[in-house]
Amino acid sequence: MMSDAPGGETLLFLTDEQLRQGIEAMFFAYRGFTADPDRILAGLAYGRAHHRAIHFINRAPGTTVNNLLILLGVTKQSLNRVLRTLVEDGLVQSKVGKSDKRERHLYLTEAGAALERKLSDAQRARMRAAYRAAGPQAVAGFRQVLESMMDSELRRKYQALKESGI
Amino acid sequence: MMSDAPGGETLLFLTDEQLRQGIEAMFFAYRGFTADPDRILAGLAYGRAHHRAIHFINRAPGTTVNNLLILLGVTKQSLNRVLRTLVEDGLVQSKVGKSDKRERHLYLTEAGAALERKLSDAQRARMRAAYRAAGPQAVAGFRQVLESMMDSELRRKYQALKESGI
DNA sequence: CTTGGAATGTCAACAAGACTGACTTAAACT
DNA sequence: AGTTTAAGTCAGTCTTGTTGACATTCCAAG
Repeated sequence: MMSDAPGGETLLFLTDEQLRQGIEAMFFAYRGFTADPDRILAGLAYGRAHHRAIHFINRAPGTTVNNLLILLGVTKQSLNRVLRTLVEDGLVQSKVGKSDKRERHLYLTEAGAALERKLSDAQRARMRAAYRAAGPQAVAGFRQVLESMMDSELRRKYQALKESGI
Repeated sequence: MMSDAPGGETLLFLTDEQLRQGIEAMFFAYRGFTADPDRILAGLAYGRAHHRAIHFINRAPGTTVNNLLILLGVTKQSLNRVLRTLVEDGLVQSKVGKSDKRERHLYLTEAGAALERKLSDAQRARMRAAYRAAGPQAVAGFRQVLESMMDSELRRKYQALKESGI
């Protein structure tokens, strides 16, 4: 029955074994994905949570705490601990909202932006190498599958970010 | 500039913005990837660590503790805490090695296999939906990029598992 | 205008799950 | 006999998640 010549529209593709391999690939790849930033952060007193916060503040400067915690999928208390250390260490600046004084708008300082660059350079280097090795067509497929795997609400947030970055 | 007709061999593909989107896609997709098993586990007294152990014991029955902790990328102390509860609760059986009596070989009990099925059914359902939505060609690309993203040692382990499962 | 509810953010205490380091036991290797 | 290896344990720490309680601010209904 010609299971899987690439491009063929076959259902046999979806055996449990194929799916299991996809699951394991996702697990192992995520380890690689976080390995480089983790190594950098281990030297400083920060962890993955700090990285994520810095990433999204860089990505959406002026975002509010509430916005950020939805994006990150953690409670406000959990995020707050991370933000507090970042503010204390002068990597993030928190400004009281002008129209709504309950809100805090978040920005990276110069030092924060520098760390962001260092972390994302490392992560992008790995992503770039993987993209190069796999080729443009594979990359398109990679992105398609990942998007389909997201929860719908997060997919919306993701799309919004994507468009904001051009 | 005609960036990316699929199939074209273009280097412009690898702008920082494209890479950043890949990074964010990976982050959001991983959340979806773990969401369903996490919901199931929250009801029981288990977490993601238990899921991972159960998954790989199912995948490679008779594996040793040492093998498993390399696969999972955790210390033996960390793994031991998880294994102890699983053995106590009768989900995992630990047998002394026949040829080398220092080793413990790990197997799922019937109850353990039942939980494994429940968890992996949920996870596979999401993977299957994503695969269906994206199509076979995208899936091939997805797998290629993920493999390229792994650390080389883990890629070896992953390939070995893949072949063991046919 | 005031009051009460909703939204936003902070502080405190706790739990899961990772880590290191030191140590024991048993078996295998040399 | 002495060393190395596999597994397990105990103790202590760190990161990062959780709930619960609380303060501040905004807004809308009485």
